[in-house]
Amino acid sequence: MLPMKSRYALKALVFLARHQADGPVPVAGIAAAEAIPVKFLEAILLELRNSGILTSRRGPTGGYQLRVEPETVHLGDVIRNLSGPMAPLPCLSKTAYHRCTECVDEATCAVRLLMADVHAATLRIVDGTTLAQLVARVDASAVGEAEGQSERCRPEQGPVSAKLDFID
Amino acid sequence: MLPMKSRYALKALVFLARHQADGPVPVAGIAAAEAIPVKFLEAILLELRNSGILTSRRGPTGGYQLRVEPETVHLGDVIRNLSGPMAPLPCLSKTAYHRCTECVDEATCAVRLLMADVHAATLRIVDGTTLAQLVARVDASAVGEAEGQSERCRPEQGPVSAKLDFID
DNA sequence: CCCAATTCCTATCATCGCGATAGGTTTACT
DNA sequence: AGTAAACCTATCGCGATGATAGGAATTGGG
Ligand code: FES
Ligand code: FES
Repeated sequence: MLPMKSRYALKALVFLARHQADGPVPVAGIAAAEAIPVKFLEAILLELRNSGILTSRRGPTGGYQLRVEPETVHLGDVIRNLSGPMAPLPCLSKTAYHRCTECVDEATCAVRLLMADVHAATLRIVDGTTLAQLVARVDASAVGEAEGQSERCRPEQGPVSAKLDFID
Repeated sequence: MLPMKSRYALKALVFLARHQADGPVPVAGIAAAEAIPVKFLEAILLELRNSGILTSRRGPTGGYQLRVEPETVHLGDVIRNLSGPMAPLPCLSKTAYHRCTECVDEATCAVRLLMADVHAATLRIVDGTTLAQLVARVDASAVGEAEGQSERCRPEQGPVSAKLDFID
């Protein structure tokens, strides 16, 4: 499960990307628009600021603002900064690596072999998607919805096994 | 993080696939070989038996055994049976779906849009891999290791971005 | 210059899932 | 009978998570 911290952060960033022109946006505004607990969001945005993605200004007319262009914000970095590495196994994390005590040989570990692929696939998506791309996809899906077309229903590039597409 | 329950289960299944010819294998044997807490593994194998992929026999010369062929065991089902759905969001699970209270519109939710891809990629791997394939890969990687060759280092099918391959 | 709005900081809390253990009951082979 | 194993139920410690409380520091508007 993706932690709430990361979920809220992504929502807030999408919101801020949309309101880039409006100058600084106060936390309360974002929290109200996205139904996020104010004090919780406060802490999240603070972390995002300390990690360099956001700028803040205090006092009246203050608030948060994107520091960099949405095209340069990789969503994987957002999740990592807030919720730590997303490796499904300790032995698969670069920054927080530590040996799996239960495994005799890391090189021939079946679990590791399987999850390495999962992890790589996940990273290819979250690190390969920028905030700008995400905003664009939301817009596209909103349009597609109005036209009765989902952007995920592409007949080409079929699933590995027909019955395995989107099980759970 | 993949729960211990699932990690142990996968290890035990690989072990059982390897010892298919030996007849029933007692829990203590598997636990010793794979360094798994005996009582914990006991509960795990019991669940796997109740889900239909293992057979058990009691008394002396008893133990656990694969009920079906390793080619028909989809690893995703193993993980699901033991640790529940692996959807990264409540709204992405088929069997345990429930609406995200924090999200106004599911169709235009950025978080959902992003994680849907992650989830699909994960499912394509774990449900597209069978126990037999996993055992084969372990063997292949063991050979590759002896030859100084890792099976994951394929120059073709390059990563989306060069610096994004295997970050964390 | 004072007030209010806002970020910023620290501490604390309740809950829950997870990994694991304990202690037994039942089955079945020799 | 005796023993080895599966089977069952209950419980426990622990840490992470999501959230709240209460205030301190900063800054613009009147
Ligand atoms: S799971 Fe990390 S080495 Fe086996
Ligand atoms: S995260 Fe599920 S609808 Fe937004």
